[in-house]
Amino acid sequence: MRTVLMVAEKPSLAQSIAKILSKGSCTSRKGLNGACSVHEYNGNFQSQTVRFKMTSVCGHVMSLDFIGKYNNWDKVDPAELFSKAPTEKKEANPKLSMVKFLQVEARGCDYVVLWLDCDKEGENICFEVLDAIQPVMNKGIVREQSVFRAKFSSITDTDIWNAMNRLGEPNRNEALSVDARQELDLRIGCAFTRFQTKYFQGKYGNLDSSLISFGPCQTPTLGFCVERHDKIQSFKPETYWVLQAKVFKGKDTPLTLDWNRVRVFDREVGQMFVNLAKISKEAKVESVSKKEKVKQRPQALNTVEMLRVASSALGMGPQHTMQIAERLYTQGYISYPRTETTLYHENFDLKGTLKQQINNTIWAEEVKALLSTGINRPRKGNDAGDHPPITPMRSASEGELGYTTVIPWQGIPLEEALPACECGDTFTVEEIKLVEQQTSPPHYLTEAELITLMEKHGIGTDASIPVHINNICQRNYVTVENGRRLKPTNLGIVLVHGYYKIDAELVLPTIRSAVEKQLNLIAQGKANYQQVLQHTLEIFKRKFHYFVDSITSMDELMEVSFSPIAATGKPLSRCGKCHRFMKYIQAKPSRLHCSHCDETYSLPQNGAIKLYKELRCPLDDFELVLWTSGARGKSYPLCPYCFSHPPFRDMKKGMGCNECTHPTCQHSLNALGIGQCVECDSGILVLDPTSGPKWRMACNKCNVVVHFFEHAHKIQVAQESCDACDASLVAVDFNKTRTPLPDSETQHTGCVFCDPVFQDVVELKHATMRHSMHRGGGARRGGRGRGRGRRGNPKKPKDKMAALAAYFV
DNA sequence: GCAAGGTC
Repeated sequence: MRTVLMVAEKPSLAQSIAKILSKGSCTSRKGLNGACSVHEYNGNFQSQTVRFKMTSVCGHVMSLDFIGKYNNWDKVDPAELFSKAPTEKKEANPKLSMVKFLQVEARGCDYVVLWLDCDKEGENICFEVLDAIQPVMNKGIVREQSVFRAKFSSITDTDIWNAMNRLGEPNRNEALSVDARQELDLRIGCAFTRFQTKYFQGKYGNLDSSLISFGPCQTPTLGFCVERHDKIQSFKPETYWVLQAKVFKGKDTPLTLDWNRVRVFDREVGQMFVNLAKISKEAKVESVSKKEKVKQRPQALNTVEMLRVASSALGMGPQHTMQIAERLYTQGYISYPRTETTLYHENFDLKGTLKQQINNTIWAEEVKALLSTGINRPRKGNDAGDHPPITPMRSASEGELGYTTVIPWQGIPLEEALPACECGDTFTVEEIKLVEQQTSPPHYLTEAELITLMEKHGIGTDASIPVHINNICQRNYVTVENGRRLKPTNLGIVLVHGYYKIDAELVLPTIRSAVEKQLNLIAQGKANYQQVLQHTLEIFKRKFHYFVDSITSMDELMEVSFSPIAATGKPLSRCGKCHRFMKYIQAKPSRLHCSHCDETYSLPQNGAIKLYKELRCPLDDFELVLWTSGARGKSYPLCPYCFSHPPFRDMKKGMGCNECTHPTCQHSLNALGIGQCVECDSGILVLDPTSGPKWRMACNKCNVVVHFFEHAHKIQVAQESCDACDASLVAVDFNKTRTPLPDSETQHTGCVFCDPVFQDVVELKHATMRHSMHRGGGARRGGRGRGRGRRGNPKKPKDKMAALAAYFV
């Protein structure tokens, strides 16, 4: 029997489609990656009985990146990213081993039916799937079609069966348009981001963003926020006057009347009206009209609307909202939360959905009332053909979800109760006056307004809108204020104003739609993929060069808001080249700057830096600094120069002295390393020479910290190693009065792990210990208890002279 | 370290 492999875009869809096509008779199992399931059943295909295997991917299988060496920011000129740098497709999520999973399932299959989402991304994923599986599928009869594409517009029985009965072929052009988009986004985004970041980070010390990113979606998103900021800034309040009249009838409370002219901007004119009105002592009702306020029935809920409502009514950010929605979905409270559809299918069981809520503690009464009076269907929306609108699936109590507050739906506010009055009624005028007021500026953009703007201009998709908003927050371009209003920071404002000065297209919302127009030509087969790609890249390459040449225009704005790097920070340690003090810049990314040499040296992030006893690196004469993770945490010295310029072949960027393989320096791994880490495979426990009297050694790779020899006044790592476990011996020196050693000895040299004298006085412990290291007497496991291939492990050479020879190459 | 697009 022949086998048909069918692939959907996500596991949930594979399941629903399989259920429909197998009429509920399929068997299901988990795939090897744990994320995707395979649903199998027998059925009819191309006039034969076949085995169907329905499975899915998880979105894109592959993602685009530059080949490795072009990811080095120091060695690659960003301009090369426009054409010279080759790109490659990498597995989008290596943890899912999607390619392997697809191949295992496709091996021996005769046909494939692609059930990916019916949009351009889905079409692109079709070919990612084909690239993975075609090599392992059965070679079919020549000229017989083996690749099919199912086109469906909703997940209903009719639609899915229609799609199955009218299979077509995947659309190469649509897929290519996505390939082009990916390459454009990558090359343009990375080139601008790297250039801006390096340029401004090298000049200003207090930018407070470690990454100054640029992108065709995030930058216009920021642009919207700054546009509103500019409106607020340029707003000039105007004074206006309002006529206010208070009238009353009998003993009723006085009523304030609105002026049908609303306001005047001229005081004289206003005063004239007051004078005119003051002539009358009575106010007569001339006509009575009643207005009914109507709010449109809502449409069925899609993702973007959910994000808007969550932001404005619940005060939740889009990213957070999606996380919560995801959880509610997997727990069965709501239907699939990512959908563009705002229309319930004709035969959608609204009543059934409502009945699920009949015992809900909060809205049971409303539900019952609705069920007895009948439901008005939601206002007609749009069927995007992806998933049904977001729908509650079962009732939940407050306790189940743990939420604390429910914000009541924004209803129409009750109108002020007006006293009943009829035409001809008269009121006595109590007071008429002219009130001075001022026009007020608009507010900062709310998140909900921003989402609307993005949707309107086609910036991002329902799934990526939260990511873009999150990006501009994380990059410190905007902050979220009360009421989820987005206020641009100085950095955000300067960037946008800078783009406006140099090339406004870089920040206008049209940047995305203009490119998409070109991409659509590829999708429609009206333009050649390579030509469009090269043409668009060429345009942006020119924009990039112009931007680089004009960067001083943006710099002029930066200067106003930020301080030059040389004027930032405080003197800390001496430069090894000029021997003048370098300044420590604490703002992220923290670094050292030598204004005389005009060089910046990066430092470890997250932690504190201080001078280390004015000791110097023997290699480059830079003064060492001491990095500390915090009080009682890990600390080690590092050389600011070596940290960015690894001195030895086996060292990488970002290493401190505790990883330095210098053969003789007293601060190096060679001098202070004791033995292999008790937790990780690659780390060495290194003595922290600054930790006394609560002595510690810390792993130079992971977070393990081991406390030992409390109150010893001196600890030294000896040249010799332990015969049993190969760890370096440690010489400990105690004070006469406080020594815990037998026979009041003050000194002892031995192995921390094996020496019997130390066994009784040393208690090894560390924060994240999994195995007990307490030396409760008894022999150590096989003498080399920590042994994980310790012997023969060259990480800490026994023979230091041999190591020396190895390092001087 | 970078984009934006899928989805878990």
